Amino acid sequence: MQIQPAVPAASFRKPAAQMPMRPLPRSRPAGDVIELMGTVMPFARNSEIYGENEPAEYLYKVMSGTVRTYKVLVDGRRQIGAFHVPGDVFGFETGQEHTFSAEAITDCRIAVIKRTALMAVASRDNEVARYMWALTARELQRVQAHMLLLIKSAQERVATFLLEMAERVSAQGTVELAMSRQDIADYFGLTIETVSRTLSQLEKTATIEVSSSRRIVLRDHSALTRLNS
Amino acid sequence: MQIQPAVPAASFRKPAAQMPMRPLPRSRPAGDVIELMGTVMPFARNSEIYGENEPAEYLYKVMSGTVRTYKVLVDGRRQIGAFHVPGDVFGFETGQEHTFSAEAITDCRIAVIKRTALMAVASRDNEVARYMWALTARELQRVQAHMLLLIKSAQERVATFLLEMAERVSAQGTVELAMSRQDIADYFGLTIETVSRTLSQLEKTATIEVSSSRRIVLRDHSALTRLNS
DNA sequence: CGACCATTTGATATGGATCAAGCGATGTGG
DNA sequence: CCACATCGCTTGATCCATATCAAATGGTCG
Repeated sequence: MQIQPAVPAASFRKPAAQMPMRPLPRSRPAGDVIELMGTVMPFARNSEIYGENEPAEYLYKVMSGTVRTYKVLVDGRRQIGAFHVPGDVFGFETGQEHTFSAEAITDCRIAVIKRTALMAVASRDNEVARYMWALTARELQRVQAHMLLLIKSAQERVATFLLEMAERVSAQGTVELAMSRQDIADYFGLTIETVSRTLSQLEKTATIEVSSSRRIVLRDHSALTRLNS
Repeated sequence: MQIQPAVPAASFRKPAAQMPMRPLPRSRPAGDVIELMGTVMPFARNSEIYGENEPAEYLYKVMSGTVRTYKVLVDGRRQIGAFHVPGDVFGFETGQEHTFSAEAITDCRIAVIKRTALMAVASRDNEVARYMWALTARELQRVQAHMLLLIKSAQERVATFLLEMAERVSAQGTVELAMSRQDIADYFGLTIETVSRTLSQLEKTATIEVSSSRRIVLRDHSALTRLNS
């Protein structure tokens, strides 16, 4: 699989300014505002969607595929801030710049909308404004929960991760992981070896079944929940 | 010093509903809205300001003293979410309930305002609404930064803590800590022993001077910044 | 088939936790 | 005013979970 995007990433990063902006139909829920007003664009696997410190001009919503946001620390380690799956909105910053970078983990289709356009709607439409605020608040809760995870054991982190992914992208108890062991490790501040060993250990106790490295069957949901504690 | 609040905490937790609400003068900055519209109340050292899962009826602003917010995990460990010093607003929740508990670390004076009253103002006053949103966003950034800290070494965590406290409450490079070693440990997911040893170690390298356990002089600011990295 | 990359597994090292003891400041009762 | 208990903190010894270093395995693609 190619590292290169199917078409040059640069052409995606700056949608034409004259991109047509449909007005938001009043009858739709506020949460649909982004795909309704924005443009859906493809991103190839491993292509950059935006970089840390770039001006945060756009807001993004995953239509298909999986996205990671991350920061590279001074010591060279990479910390993944979040995985985003279809339905998730990301790239929402309050400052003028992105505080994380974003990359497509798999080929993706992503709805993109200009921040200024959305803010203009929000200033007129109270429902949209409240939706935007709710997005910030939900993100805050997600980060708080993740913070609590980081002081727990490797088993607890991995168990919680599996449950979370199961909730978001599973079909009958089987989780298809879009991300590599390295991605998972960087999400939890662990090493790939520890992630791998933890999965093996969970398999030995019949809690999960690693049918292939990216396909995991949750055999004992309650045991995972207990670890999650 | 007493553990008991100077007056029963319960009387503080539910300000009288008929508490007079002054209208917000249009000429003041939005950030002053809380002390202008709210009531300042005293809280004794170690008294509870609100508890996890209680309905989030009020919003709080520290006028004097220091506050900790925390969660007690199922395994009994306590995770401190934040320390709040004068000027900080806290207790801001998006759901209907507090997700953390809050306690006064020292005797405090705290401005309290009813959430509904503030929201009413926000719906009329765009500037106040934006201020509320900005508070949520700033909190998100703070938690993200803290999350990044939790994957670093004990030295880095403590160094960052000292720099942060210096910025917030120092007088010429001397930090007066309101909180105990246990509070600091629970803030970083460390043990008191590790916090104590790390401080001793920083003192041995002449980076800081622990003139008394709660009074710390930052001798080599740039060395701390380097650790912070 | 052979190269490459992701993953697993093994051996060893280490940072921070745990268990334990000592120390200094503060407060209390005799 | 002193003897002593208490509490917060420091320091020492040992343990353990995870990191690090190293090698083997397996899957994918040319």
